[in-house]
Amino acid sequence: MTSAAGDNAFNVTLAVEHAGTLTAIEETVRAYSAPFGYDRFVLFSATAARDEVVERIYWVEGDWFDDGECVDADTYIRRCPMTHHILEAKEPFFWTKTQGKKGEQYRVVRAPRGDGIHGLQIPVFGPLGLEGAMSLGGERINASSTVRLALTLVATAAFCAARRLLEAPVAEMSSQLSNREKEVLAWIAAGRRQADIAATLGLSQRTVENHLRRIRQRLGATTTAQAIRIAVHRGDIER
Amino acid sequence: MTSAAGDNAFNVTLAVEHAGTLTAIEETVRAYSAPFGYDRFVLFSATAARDEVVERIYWVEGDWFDDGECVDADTYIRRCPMTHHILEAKEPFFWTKTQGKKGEQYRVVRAPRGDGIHGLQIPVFGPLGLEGAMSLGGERINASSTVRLALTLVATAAFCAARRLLEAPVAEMSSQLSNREKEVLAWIAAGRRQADIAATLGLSQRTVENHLRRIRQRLGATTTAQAIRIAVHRGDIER
DNA sequence: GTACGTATGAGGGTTATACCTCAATCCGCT
DNA sequence: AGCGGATTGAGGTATAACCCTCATACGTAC
Repeated sequence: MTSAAGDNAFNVTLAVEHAGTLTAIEETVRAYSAPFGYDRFVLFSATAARDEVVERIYWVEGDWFDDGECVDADTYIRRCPMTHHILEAKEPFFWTKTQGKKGEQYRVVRAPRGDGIHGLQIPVFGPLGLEGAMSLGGERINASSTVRLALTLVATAAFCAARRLLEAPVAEMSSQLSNREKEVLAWIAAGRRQADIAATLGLSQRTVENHLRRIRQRLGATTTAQAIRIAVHRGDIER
Repeated sequence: MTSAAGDNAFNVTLAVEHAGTLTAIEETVRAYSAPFGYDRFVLFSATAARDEVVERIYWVEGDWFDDGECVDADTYIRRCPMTHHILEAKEPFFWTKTQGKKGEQYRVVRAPRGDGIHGLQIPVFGPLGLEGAMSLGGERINASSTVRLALTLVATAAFCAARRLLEAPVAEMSSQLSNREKEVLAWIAAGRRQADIAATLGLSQRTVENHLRRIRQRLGATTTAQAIRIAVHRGDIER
């Protein structure tokens, strides 16, 4: 069984990568994970730059809240506290829902057991951190390390494939900063304000503003502060 | 002569460090540099965070513009373009003023020669970059490497001593960030806005704002962007 | 007990930055 | 010639950050 999970995972992952429709992705993942007890799925794009972690839900399926009903996207977002836990996660984690004195509680666990819903949450990271996640749930799930690794492979491929299919291709922009852009960003990192940089360089403040916008786009940063951290990391500006 | 410059420099530097008044600093520096042809002086605190480099002039003396008059502080600031060059300087540099077709021009040179005023500009750097500078000028100056090094020693000590004497002591605040402060700054560096961080941490936005102010004070930063660069450099947050 | 530092919160207000979108010029390359 | 990228600039507007100052509560050390 464990050997089958590992052997087959690569084929499944490749199949997902080459899937031509979201439906094909769903079917492939569903078929692969069903033998391990997973019959609930949610796949979404995410970002750490906003408090609402979930940007877009690509796929949600199954009775997630054990109330006999398949859940819709909005309900899932509002009710599942495990989603929020992704902000602190560095790797996939199992969670379990227990019925305690204070009502239902979700906990991160190593080995989910007992009645109720359990799940595996798999964050997908990219160059700028969190990009998305997949969550798989069930009542009697195989939570072995092999299955965890296999599902991580498959889920990551599913996320990337879904994103490829569903997100409009963004016109490629070079991520390489021009010399002028580096210069402007270095001044910002030195504590200068836009107006002062403009005066120093003999530009309009609007130009400095536009350079910074361009810089953020190139680096995929939400804020200029983030852009500085990224640029330092890449060696574009000095620490 | 060169050996005398080097041997005596340390004594002079120590004397400057222990000087009890700005007058004593001036007298010591003046006496030391006169044999090398320097008879014009300006000592000032500076910052790279503003386009007006000069923050405060501690000492200005001599006929800086060769018009037979000792210059006052405001005139020096307005007329000397070499001051601005400090923003790009990483080390002390000699400059010379030439009379060209377009009027008088200042140039950075390795060996000042010819008629007119020459000088040595010595930036003083600290943990956050440029903190001040001293400029020494004359018409026939000794621009040897030994004198340059010696004067750098003395001038740096002069700047620090003058600052100690003239700037009001600021109540010492620990520069060590608290855990909460590090946490808040890490979120900023990850691209989160203050309002979002507040929601994530369960605080008021005003509290986040206050943490950031505290962070900037501790790190001696003018802007939050600068604080991020400093914190990355110090290892307080991850790159 | 007192003093200090951290954490939290805010009144009242100003400044700076950022968003969306458009545009022109110059240069290098095909 | 056309095209793309870098550089520069902006209209109109909204959002976010920041400033100065004040305050309370809690924990720790002396």
